[in-house]
Amino acid sequence: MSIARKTPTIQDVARFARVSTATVSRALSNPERVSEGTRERISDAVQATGYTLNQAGRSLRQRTSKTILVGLPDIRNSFFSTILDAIEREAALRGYGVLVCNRYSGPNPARRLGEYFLSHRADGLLLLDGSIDLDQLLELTGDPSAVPLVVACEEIPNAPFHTVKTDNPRAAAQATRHLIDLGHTRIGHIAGPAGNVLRQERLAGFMLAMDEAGLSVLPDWIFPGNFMMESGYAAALQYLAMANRPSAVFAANDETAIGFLSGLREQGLECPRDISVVGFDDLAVALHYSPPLTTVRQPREKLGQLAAQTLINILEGDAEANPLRIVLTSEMIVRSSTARHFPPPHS
Amino acid sequence: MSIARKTPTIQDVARFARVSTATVSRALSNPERVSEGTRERISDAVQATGYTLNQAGRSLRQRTSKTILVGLPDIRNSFFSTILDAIEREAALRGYGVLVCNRYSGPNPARRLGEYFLSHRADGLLLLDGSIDLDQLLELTGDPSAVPLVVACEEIPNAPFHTVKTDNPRAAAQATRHLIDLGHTRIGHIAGPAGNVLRQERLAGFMLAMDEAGLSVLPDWIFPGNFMMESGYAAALQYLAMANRPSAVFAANDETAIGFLSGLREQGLECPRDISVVGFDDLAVALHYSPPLTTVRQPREKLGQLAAQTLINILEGDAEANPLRIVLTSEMIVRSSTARHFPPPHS
DNA sequence: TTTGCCAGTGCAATCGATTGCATGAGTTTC
DNA sequence: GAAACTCATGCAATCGATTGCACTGGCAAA
Repeated sequence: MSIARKTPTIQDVARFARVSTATVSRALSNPERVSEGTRERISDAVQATGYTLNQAGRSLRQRTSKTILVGLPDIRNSFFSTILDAIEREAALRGYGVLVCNRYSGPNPARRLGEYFLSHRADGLLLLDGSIDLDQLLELTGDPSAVPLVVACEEIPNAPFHTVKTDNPRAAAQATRHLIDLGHTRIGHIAGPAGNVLRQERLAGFMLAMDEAGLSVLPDWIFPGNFMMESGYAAALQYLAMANRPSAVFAANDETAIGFLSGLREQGLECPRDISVVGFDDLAVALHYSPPLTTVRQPREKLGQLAAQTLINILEGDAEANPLRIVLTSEMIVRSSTARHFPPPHS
Repeated sequence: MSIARKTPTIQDVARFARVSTATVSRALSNPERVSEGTRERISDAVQATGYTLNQAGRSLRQRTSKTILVGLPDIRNSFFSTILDAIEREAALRGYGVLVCNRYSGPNPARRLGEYFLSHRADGLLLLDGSIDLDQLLELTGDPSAVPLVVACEEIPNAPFHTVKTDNPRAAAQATRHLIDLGHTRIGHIAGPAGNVLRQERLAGFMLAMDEAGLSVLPDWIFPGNFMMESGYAAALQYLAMANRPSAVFAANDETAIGFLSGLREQGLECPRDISVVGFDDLAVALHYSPPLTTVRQPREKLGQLAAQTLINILEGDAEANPLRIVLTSEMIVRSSTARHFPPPHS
């Protein structure tokens, strides 16, 4: 009572309740296999001793750690951290711990992820990053189906993994159409980082909508970007130097849009008077930016929750019960960074 | 080679190298205790079998999980997620995994944190939240010194825990003085959430600076807030309804400042023409907000890194080698949300 | 009555790695 | 040349929980 010399074990409980450890174990994990009387004695003994399970012992025997690993490209981005929040909440509900592994640590990210499995620290992997080097990961873990893996938000092309994401091409097209409907005909796009699936999908949606409207896109209206504010800012400089500027820009995400707007503002351009801008994600700050950002809201909480559910379902055996691909739909949020375009008097 | 039926264990390595498991274990963790020849044979055997440590086995025997638990008040806030990033990086460097526990999950957050220890899933706790119910935590874990604990950013008052934080009162006073130096005499403050240490410290710094300058603060110039954008927005409404408005406001953090500015802008007030605003934290978005935010930069990466180092040092035995309190200094970042105040022609 | 079944429980092996103690061979010291 | 010591290694117990198998007693079916 005074000094807890060591934490009580299942042996202590067994001794107290005058049963074997086997019975205690069963009483705790399969109560119906134990008679009412002993069950109560054991439950009292647990109370009295203050017993808690030692997860290491269980893990060793059951070859299961009750832990999932979340691999992120950049946890500092609030887009990801909101999803992580949802994942953590869902995992906690189902009794799982969440280990995080942020990609920017260490020379070989795939190796770091793989080691968590090989060392039996995590049972499954939830990847929020499609750009991981899959070969390296598989080399470590062998057979792809040997690693319970769910990819969320992004996607690993041509790989048979469970995936939870939103319909990016459709949403991008919708965002673009919003600008077209406002009368814009010269529309640019700040793209995502090269090699990223989302870059392709959002760019494709943009091009499709433009094409369907019979509008053409000049090559230098596609600005390079990497989803970070700085790249939006750089795009602004590029934009300002152009002779033949678009009247609207669809940015691949909110951060880029914000960087872009800040660059424009620095040079005296005003949104939406001089240019309309659409973002993507609906970060918390989008509502409070000035001007409040027109954007596409991804159901981030739902995304994280479904991804965690899928992974845990797989871990608990209903692998085939889960759809291989879950695609959620996004929602267009119109605020004040976009406005009707009136063509200049004479053109 | 074809199908990895199960992961190789230390037994497999021992068999392959024709030594005992004891020798393998020693060769891997205390190479100098094994002769050169066997060391090489074992190293070859590890290669050949593809052995990796089973952490559960080691944890059980050593009573150590090589994992730290990070308790956060809200991971979605990029202030915290940046710190988490730094923590994760440092932990990875020292061979530790990082479990996250976001406070908003579950009815009893202290209990959830405590259970990670009792179940031996984590060796130490890094708390980014001073408002945790310490009694509940201690009730679970017994003696305070029994839980290796480091508190970062915030602080648990009157408790003898290792703490890593910044000098909030000083920085708040500095921010306030910046406004005073610009000629403002009527200055308001949007406070942090009730019960939070940071609220007290930043408020105290603000009051001190005002006092030192011989300026008084009307009661309704202290707006309630909770560090979130919405509370800043609400403060703006309150501000706009006032007859006798301050000409400058020091917000307890950047998010509040942003919410406040967005509320003002909605009603046509312009910053810094009509009002000067200072934030706190220097989030990434502060630089790209419009106007770019004058704020106080906390060394977040350093904070996270030092907190992780301190905790791991404690775990590895040099508890007393670490200073109990580490206080880092913040830096004033002047941008465009603050401007010189010219008193109205007749007052 | 006998046989068979079932529910409830215990025994003991097991998961994989670590480590105190013992052993044996070789080396140093007086 | 004997005692003392060092070095490299092996043996076997140990960490805590789970689980296949075996046992017991009671009850139902034959």
